[in-house]
Amino acid sequence: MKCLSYTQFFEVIANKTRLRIIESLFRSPKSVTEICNDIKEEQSKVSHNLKILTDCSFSEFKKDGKKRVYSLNEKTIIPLMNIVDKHAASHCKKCQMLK
Amino acid sequence: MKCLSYTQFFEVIANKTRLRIIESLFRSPKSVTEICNDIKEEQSKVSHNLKILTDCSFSEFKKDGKKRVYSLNEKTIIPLMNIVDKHAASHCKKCQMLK
DNA sequence: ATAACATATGATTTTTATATCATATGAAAT
DNA sequence: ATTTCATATGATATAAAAATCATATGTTAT
Repeated sequence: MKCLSYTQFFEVIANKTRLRIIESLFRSPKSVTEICNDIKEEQSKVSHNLKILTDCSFSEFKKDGKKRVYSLNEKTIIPLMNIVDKHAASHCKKCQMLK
Repeated sequence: MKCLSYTQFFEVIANKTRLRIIESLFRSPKSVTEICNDIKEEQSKVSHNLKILTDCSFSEFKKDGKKRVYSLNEKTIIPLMNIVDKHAASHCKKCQMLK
């Protein structure tokens, strides 16, 4: 992994497509094609973004024949999402109303 | 605060200027002019970015005469930075070498 | 060896975010 | 009431990131 600054770290996850990939992989590990089908996005877009995620160790893959099965680095992602949820819960009035 | 999506949450902190403001406020609360001097940035740039941070409750301010003294929402920021540090420590070889 | 499938990569266009500049607002001092 | 200091805001220009499209690479099956 390249040595990330705080800015770089957050830039990687501050992106709608990448967060949808993360959501998808959170449900279960998947090949590129499966991710495309799941989130309804084009293959090269997904591959480009998977590279960005993987370069920074937010995801990883293992080879399976001609497929690459990607999975999530949950150790970082889950605590991260918990902080966002907590922040929203204590600062966003609209969010609190929805509970 | 407006109701933030994950993307919006991360977009706010995925910015060099805003992270420098955060660092500055982490050291101590400051007025806008003081922040400008501290991080060597122009006033309107700092104000624009403080608004973005404050709208999302990453910072807040109290009035003091004609000044506004900004401070940090440490409850969110500190755990967040800890996760980044931890991620870097376990995935970045270069970072580990520096220890 | 070639075809078919799965995925990656490079170059360019398009979109989005950021900085900048000029100006407005607000609050205290004279 | 006017000047000065502190900060905010709006519009536009600039820069940066993302999407897109075409194509390349790698892997298995025939």
